[in-house]
Amino acid sequence: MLDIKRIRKEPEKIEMLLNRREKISLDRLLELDEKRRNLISTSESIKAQQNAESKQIPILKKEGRDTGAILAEMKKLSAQMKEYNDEIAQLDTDLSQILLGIPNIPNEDIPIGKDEQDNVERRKVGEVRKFDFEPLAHWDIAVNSGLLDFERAAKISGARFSMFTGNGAKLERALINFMLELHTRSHGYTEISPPFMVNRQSMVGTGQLPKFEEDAFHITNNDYFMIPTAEVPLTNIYRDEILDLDQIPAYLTAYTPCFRAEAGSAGRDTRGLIRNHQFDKVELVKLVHPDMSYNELESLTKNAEEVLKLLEIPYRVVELCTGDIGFSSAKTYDIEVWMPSYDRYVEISSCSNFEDFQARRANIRFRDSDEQVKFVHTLNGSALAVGRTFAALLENYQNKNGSVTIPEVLKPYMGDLETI
RNA sequence: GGAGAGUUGGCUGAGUGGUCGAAGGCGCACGAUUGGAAAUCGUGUUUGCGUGAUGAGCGCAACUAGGGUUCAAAUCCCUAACUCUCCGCCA
Repeated sequence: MLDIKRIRKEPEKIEMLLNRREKISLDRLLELDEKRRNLISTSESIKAQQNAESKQIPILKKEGRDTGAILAEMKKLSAQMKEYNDEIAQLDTDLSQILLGIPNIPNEDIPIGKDEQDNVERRKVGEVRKFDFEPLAHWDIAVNSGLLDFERAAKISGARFSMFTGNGAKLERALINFMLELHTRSHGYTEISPPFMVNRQSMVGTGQLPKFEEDAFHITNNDYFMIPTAEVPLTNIYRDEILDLDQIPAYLTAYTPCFRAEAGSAGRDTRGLIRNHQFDKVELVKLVHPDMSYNELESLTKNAEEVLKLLEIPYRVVELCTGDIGFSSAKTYDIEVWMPSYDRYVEISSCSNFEDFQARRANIRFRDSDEQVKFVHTLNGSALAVGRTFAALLENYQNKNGSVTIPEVLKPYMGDLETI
C-alpha cells in the first residue's frame, strides 16, 4: 500500500513512476481523499461541540436544573453526526479499496520494460552440461525410475498434482532438509513451521488480496486461504506490532507446501513438476531497517543462489524490468536454473524487496533509535522451489542408463546413496 | 460438539453509564542523590486521524472486532474472533 500523504503531495511524480509498470490514474483517489478530509474536519468540530456540551449535562442535573432543552439539541447533533460518520465510513471503504489495488512503485533504478523480454541478466554461474546422449525430461526420468506417479496423483486429486514415491519422496525430503540446514546453520535464519491456512487479513497484508483472489485456494466455509507461499504466514507473524530495534533484522525461513489455483495458465507447463497446484518450497523472509533493505536483498539473493552452487546446477540471475515485476515488489531478482528439457533457464526463485509496501498493509513497524515509529522493510525469496529443484536435479544429473547421480552435498540426506 | 469464565496501556491490575486515554503497581527513559553503583526521591512514559511546515499547538478517535441502545458507553444489549476450565470426541 502506498502512503496516501505522499500521493497527496506529489501525485504527478507517483503516477509517472507507476506508469512504468501499468497505466494508473490517481484522480479518483485524490478526489475521494479530499472529500473525506473535508467531511472529517466538519464532523470533528461538531463532535468537539457535542463533547463540550455533554459535559454540562451532569453539572446541570446536579444543580437540579432542567436539561430538556439541551438534551433536545444534543439529540439533533447526534443525528447529524451519524450521517457524517456513515458517509465517512463509506469513503474509507472506497478509498482503501482503491489504495489496496494500486501496485508498489518500482525502484527508480530498475530496468524499464514491458515484459520479460526486457529483463536484464546480471550473472551466469556454472557450465551448462553437454550430453553425449539424448537427455530426457524430468517427468520421463522420474516415471521410468518410479520416483514420481502423475497418473495416480491425477486419480486421487486431479490435473496439476504430482506424487513423489519411494526414492523420489526421499529425494524431495532430502532437498528440503538440505535447504533448511543451509539457511539455519550457515545463513543465520530462524526456522519456522507456520500454519498452511491463513485468514483473509494475512492475505491482504502481503498483497495477494484483494486483487488476486482468483489465484488462491479459498476454504469457503470459514474464509481461510491455503497459503500460496510461506511468505504469507512468515511476514504476517509481526502484523500489527511495533518491534524493538533489537528485533530487526529478523531472518526467517520455513518449509511449507504452496497452493496455487493457476487460474489463467491453462495449457502452460502441463507436464512434470514445473507448474502444479501444490508444490513444496523453502522460503526466506526478512524484516529489516529501511536503510538496509537493498543490501539485504543482495545477501538474500546470494543465500538462495548458494543452494544451487552447492548442488552444482547451472543458473543465472536476472533483474526484472518494470513491466514484469510483481504487484508488491519494488525490485526483484529471479534466479533461473538450467533446464535441459526446456533448453533454457527456468525460474526457480524470486527474491524481492517490497520496501514498506507490505509493512503498510500489514502494519508492521519498529521504534528507531530516534524513538520514531516507522514501517519496516520486508523482503522474501524462494530458496528454493523444491519441485523445480527436483526437476532440475534429475535433468542435469541424469545418466545414459536412466539413473540419476546424487550430488555430493545431498548424499548425507539420502542415506549415502550414489544414484537412484 | 455441550457447559461455563474471560479479553482494559510494554506487563500487571482497578474501574458497572457522564469530569476516564483510563487509578495503583511493575518495567522503561531522564533528572536529583553518590567517588561510582544499588536503594531512594522527582519528572516523564500509547497509537492513529484531521489541521499546521513531516515542528509546536489545537481538535477527534481508540479499553479484542463489528453492530445496537442512549444526549452520553471501558461500563448496558447483540454478533463474531480469540484465550482458559470442565465434559464428549479425536491424532
